[in-house]
Amino acid sequence: MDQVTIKDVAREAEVSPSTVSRVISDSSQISCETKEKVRTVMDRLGYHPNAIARSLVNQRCNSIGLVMSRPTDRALANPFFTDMIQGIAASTQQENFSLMLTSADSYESETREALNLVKKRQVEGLILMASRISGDLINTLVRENYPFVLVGRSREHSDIPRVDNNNIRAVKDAMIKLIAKGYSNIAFLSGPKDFVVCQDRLQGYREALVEAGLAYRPELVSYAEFSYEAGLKEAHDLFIRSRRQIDLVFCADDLLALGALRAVETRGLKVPEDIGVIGFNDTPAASLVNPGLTTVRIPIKEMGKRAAQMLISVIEDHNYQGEEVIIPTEIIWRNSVRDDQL
Amino acid sequence: MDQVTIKDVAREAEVSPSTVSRVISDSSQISCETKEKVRTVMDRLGYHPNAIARSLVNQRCNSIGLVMSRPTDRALANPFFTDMIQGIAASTQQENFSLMLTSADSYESETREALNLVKKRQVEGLILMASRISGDLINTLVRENYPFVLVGRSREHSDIPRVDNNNIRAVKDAMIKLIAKGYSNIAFLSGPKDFVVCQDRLQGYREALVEAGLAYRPELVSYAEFSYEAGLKEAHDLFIRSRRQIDLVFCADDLLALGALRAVETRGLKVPEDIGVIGFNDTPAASLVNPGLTTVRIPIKEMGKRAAQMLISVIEDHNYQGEEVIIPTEIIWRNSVRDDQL
DNA sequence: TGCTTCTGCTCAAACGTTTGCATATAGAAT
DNA sequence: ATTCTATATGCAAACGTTTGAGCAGAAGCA
Repeated sequence: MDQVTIKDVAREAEVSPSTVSRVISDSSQISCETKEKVRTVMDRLGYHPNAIARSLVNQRCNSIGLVMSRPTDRALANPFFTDMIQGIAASTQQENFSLMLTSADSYESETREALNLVKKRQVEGLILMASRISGDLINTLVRENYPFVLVGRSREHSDIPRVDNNNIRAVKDAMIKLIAKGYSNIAFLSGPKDFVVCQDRLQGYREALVEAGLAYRPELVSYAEFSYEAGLKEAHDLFIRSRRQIDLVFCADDLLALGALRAVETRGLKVPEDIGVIGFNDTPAASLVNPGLTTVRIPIKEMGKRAAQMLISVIEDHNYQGEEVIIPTEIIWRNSVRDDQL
Repeated sequence: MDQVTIKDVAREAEVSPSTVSRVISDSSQISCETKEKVRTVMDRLGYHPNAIARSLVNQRCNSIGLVMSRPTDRALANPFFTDMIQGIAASTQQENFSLMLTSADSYESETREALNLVKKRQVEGLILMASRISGDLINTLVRENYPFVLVGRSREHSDIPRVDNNNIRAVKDAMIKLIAKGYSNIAFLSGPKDFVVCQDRLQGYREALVEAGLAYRPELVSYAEFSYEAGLKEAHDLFIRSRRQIDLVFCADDLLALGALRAVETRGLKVPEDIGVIGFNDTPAASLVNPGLTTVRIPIKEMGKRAAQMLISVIEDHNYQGEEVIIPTEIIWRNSVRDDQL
């Protein structure tokens, strides 16, 4: 339990602490015999260099921070977060960095916690989930020159290091394929209006419509929280508002889509024969329901990996400012949309 | 970006660094005027005490570590982990501790990473997911007196600080209620044999059988990985092996139960009319499927909170050794078992 | 032999805090 | 006036490392 220090090793090996330090860093200034002697002593005493002392002199703590705000993680579907963390952890591990996690229960405290972390020098940089990050945080980080990378996109800022998928493109591409399958009365079930991802996905929907020469009908668009219940309710509303002239519901999230699926079912209609449903994210549940939910998969873990890598590069390479990385998405065709060319 | 140090503040406020330090800790030795003067300067310069320097002199880093091994998180259902982390983060936040996360892709590296973390003094203690933790890790931690708490139970060790639910009891209680509902040919679909949780749940199953005067029939017990697909396959096997003389499948995990649900369905049978299914964990998907899955809910987030609290107490209070906390479970009745007293 | 160069090590300062002890000032008690 | 106590502050060491500069001793070369 009591810490073995470099001095203990030095005394025991009959060398100076500096020599031990140079043995640790495998410096060429030290002879092989000395190295061996010192290493033996280190093993015998069970010496582990104190990370904190190291950080202090190196002015480098080799760790990055991830702030998860309670509002965000309630909003985002659960699996998103796990995958994200796993990706980030994989990269940090590989690069010999540590990952610090803080939670916050409001947006203000999120900002406070995040700034605190970097200002106290407890982490060297931050990964921010951009879904609804306050512009202020980003402004401050930019102004004071703290390394950070966004996962997602900030409405107010461009030219910020980030990794993201192209939500506009993803929805637009999917829409075009669906239209080619014969769908023409397509509703859009969006998440909360103030999420950038939702705005982008909606825009992809609109762009596809104009490209296909179809009319954009505002009454076919609905907004809801990212939840099963909200999806259920809004889908019903949509059916009523549109007087059933819908043949497909494009949902901005799988949870919404799962709700929509159920809504269709409770109205005595069949998916995909009567109405198609498509989601976003490829939640585990998407493959468990019947019919299987067709959805746009985004490689979340991969995004986490890339984000952490980029952040670490920005930290270590002073000439590298970070970049914008767009990760491709993939449509997972299951049985909630018609497969045939009607 | 450049760090403002205590010396900068001292110079600017025309006092010594020690005075500034005492202002930070709000020492009664410092006069009110001085305090005010110093605080003004701190604000003006945007001073934040360097956490690392503090840690070094205090010999306290105020952070705890959580090791998530890839094998464990693949095995455990995803939501489990998110909830756990959230609970832990909530407590650490509240107690002004930081949470360090490491991942590992094998059990050996998990042990290595965990030990490294405490030996480098990067964290003051560890939270271990006990599902399959190596006995060696625990032995070492005990021997070298590093604070830690288990979530779950270790087969080889008793009298170790931990928070857990009573899996034996939970299954036994559920079984007794199910038997009272008229079920008598109950199969048990377990997770991997070497998980303590699985052994415990199976034991609960057996104890309930003997208590009810029912025979334990080994051919009604099956083992599978914690996955939907495995559940599907093993449930089918179970039906074949038992020549359909089953009226209920008790699953050690919701994913297995979801598979079993589907297996029943593809055999043209109805849940719960022909065969009942019950799961464990109350995964989000459990409420989304049709029929809704009856399951045993364990308050995972709560367990995380308690574990972190206990660990911090052990760290801060040298007289407190930790204890065994058992969190009660709850059966969530949905529609995958018959409700009537047949 | 005397000078330079190289090798292998040690010394001491530095990183940014905290804290026990010393000290200066002021007012009170003698 | 002198001593005492209380109050407010400063000094310097310590925490466990790293690292530039310095310094012996050996080897190389004239």
